[in-house]
Amino acid sequence: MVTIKDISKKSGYSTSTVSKALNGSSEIGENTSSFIRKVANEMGYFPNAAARLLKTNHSNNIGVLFIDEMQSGLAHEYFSAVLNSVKDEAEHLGYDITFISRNIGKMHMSYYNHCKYRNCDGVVIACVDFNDPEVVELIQSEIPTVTIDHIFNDCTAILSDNISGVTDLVKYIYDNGHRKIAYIHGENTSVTQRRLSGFYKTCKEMGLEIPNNYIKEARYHDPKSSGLATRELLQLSDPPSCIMYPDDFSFIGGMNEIEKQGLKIPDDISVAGYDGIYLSQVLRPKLCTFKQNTEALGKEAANNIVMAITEKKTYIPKQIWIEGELLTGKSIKKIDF
Amino acid sequence: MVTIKDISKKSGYSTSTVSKALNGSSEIGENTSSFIRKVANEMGYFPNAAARLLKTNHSNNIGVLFIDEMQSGLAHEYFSAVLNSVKDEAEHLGYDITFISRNIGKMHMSYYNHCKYRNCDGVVIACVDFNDPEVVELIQSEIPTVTIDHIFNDCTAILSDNISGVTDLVKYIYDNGHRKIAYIHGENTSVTQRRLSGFYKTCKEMGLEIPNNYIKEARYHDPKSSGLATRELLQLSDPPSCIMYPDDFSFIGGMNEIEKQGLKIPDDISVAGYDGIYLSQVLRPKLCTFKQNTEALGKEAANNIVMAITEKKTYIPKQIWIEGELLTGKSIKKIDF
DNA sequence: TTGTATGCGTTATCAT
DNA sequence: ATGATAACGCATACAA
Repeated sequence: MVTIKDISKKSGYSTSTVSKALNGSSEIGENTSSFIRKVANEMGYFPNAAARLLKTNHSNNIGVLFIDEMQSGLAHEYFSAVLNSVKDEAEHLGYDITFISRNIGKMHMSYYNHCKYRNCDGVVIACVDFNDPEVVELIQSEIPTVTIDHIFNDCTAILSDNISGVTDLVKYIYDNGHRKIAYIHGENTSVTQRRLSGFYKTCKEMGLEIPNNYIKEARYHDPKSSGLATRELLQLSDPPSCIMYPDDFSFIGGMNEIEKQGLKIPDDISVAGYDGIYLSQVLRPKLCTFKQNTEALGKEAANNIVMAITEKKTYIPKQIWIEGELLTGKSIKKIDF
Repeated sequence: MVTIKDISKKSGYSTSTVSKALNGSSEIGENTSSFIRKVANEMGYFPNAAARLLKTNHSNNIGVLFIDEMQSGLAHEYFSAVLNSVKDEAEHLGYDITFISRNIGKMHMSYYNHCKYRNCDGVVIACVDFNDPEVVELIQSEIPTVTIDHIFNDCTAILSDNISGVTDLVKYIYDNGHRKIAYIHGENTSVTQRRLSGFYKTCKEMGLEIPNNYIKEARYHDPKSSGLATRELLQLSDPPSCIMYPDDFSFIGGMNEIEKQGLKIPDDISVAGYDGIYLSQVLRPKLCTFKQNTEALGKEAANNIVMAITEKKTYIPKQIWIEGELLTGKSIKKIDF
C-alpha cells in the first residue's frame, strides 16, 4: 500500500506538505502542488479512509436501515427502488452506503452501536418498525438521521404524499362514474392511516357514503390476503364496481380471484393499485395506480442526510412531501350513472 | 465517545491490559478480565472499527458489486434476493456490507481503488459486465473476490445450475406430452449459453428436433421483447404447444400477448418461466418455472469470501454449483401424443 | 511556502 | 499477569 510517507520520500517533500497538496490546500505553491500530485498519481496513491476518519471524524459513510421483515425490505420493489436512489445520490455526493443491522457476528449490537462502530456520519431509516425502542434510540441520538415515510420529532422526514395519492385515485375513479368504491387497505401503520383518511375525506367531498363492508383490511405486499378480501367483496349482495388495493403487488391476489369468478377487468369490475411498480405497467390491462416517486424520495433522503451532516449547526429538520403521479392505466371502466 | 483509555482510567488498568481483556486474551487473569468487561459495559464502550482497522488491517467489511444497469441490479428480484442473502450471512459472520461503485463524489475511482479506499477485506461480484476491464482488474488484484454466475480463473464462483434447470424444465414439459417446444432466451451471456446448451442437449436426448424458428432471442427482465417473440411464435403456421421464457418476469409480456390473442393458459398454450420469483407463484395459473436458490447462492458467496479472507494462504478457489428446484405450477397442460 | 511534531483509538511488541 | 511504548496513515497546529 502506498502511503503519504512514500510520496514524501519520493518527492522530497515532507508528509505534511504532501498531505496539504493532495487536499488542495492554498498554502502550497502551485508548482509543488502539481508535482506532488503527479508523483502520487504515478505511484497509484489512494487515501486510506480509516486513517483519515481517525483524524477528521468524518467517515463519509452513511448507514441505511432497511430491515427485511416478512418479504418487505429488499424484496419490496418500492423500497429497493428507494434504496437504489439513496445509494446513487449518496455516491454522487461522495458518500458510501453501509447496511446497519443488529447482530453483527455473534454479539448483539444495537442499531446505534452499530452506527458508532462504523462511524456512520448519518443514517437513513426506512421500512422498519418505527416503534422499536432501538430505532427510537438511534433517532434520538446525536447521529443525524433522516426517515422515510414516517415522522419523528426533530428528525427530517421524506414522505410520499399518500393523501394526494389516494385523493387522486378516488377522484379519477369517481370521474369515471363509479359510486360504489371499495378499499382494501394494508395493516395499520401511519401510512395506512393517512391513506384511509384521504380516502374517506375525498369520498365525503364527492358526496359518497361508503358502507363499512366496502372497507377491508389486508396486508401490504401480500396477494393472498387481498385475494381473500376481494372474494368477500365480490360475494356481497351489492358488490362494488371498483376495488382499490393496498399496493400493486397485492392486486395480483385480487386479479386471480376476479378471474376465478369469471369476471373481466375492467368490463365487469374496475381495479386500482398503489405504488406504480414496473409490474403494474406490463400487466394487461395496465393497472390504474398511483406511482410513488421513488427516485425523488431516495434523492431527497440522501441530500438531506448529507446536509444534516455537513451543516450540523444550522440544519433544521423538516418534512418533505414528495409528489407522485396518477397512472390511469386501463383498469377503470368508464360507466354511466 | 468512550474509548479504551477511559476504561483504563476508570478501571485502574493500563490500556494494553484493557485491550487484551476486551479481546479475550488468555494472558489476562479471569478476575481482571471480567472486571474490565464489566466496567466497559457500564460505560457503554464500543470499539472503533477504523482505529482497529488501522492496526490490524482487517476491516471486517465486504464490498459488493451489484451494478444497476437497465433495470437489473436491485430492481431485479433475483439479484436483490441474492444480495439480501449475502448480507444476512455476512452479518452473521461479523462482516458488514458496503456497496462498491465508481464515481464516488466528483472523482472517478476504479472499483479496485474504491475497495482499497474502504479497506474491503474481500468483494462479492454479481450482476455486472464481467468483461469490464475494471472488473477484471479487481478480480486479478490481491483482494479476495467471489463471483456469482460467472467463472473467472483463480476466483471462486458461485453458480446457479442453469443446465440442470433447463434440463429439468424440458424433461417435465416433454413428460407432459409436449413435442413442439419453443424457447425464448435472453441476450447472449455465459448464463444464456449454458441454458441454451442445456436446452438443445436435452431436446436431443428426448429425440426432439427443434426448428430454428422456435428459438427466439429476447432480453432478460423485459416483458416487451418477450411479448414480441411470443407473437411471432403464435403466428407461425405450425406454432409450438409450449413456450419457455427467459425469466418469470419476461413471461408477463408473453402472458399479455397470449391473452390478447384470446388464448388461454394452459388449455391453448403451455408456458414456463425461470427464476421462481414470488410473482410466479401468485399468478393463476401458477407458473411452471425453475426456482433458483437465491438464499443458498448468497450464503455460499458470503461464506466463501470470508473463508478466502481468513484463510488467505490455504484457500483454494473453487466453483460451487447451487441446485435449484422445479416448480411445476399449473401452466403446463398434460397432452396426449 | 514548507517542515516538525502530535494525536486520533487501537493493537502488538517487548519489558517487567 | 500486567504495563510502557511504538506504530498504523493521516491531518493539523504550530514553528520556521
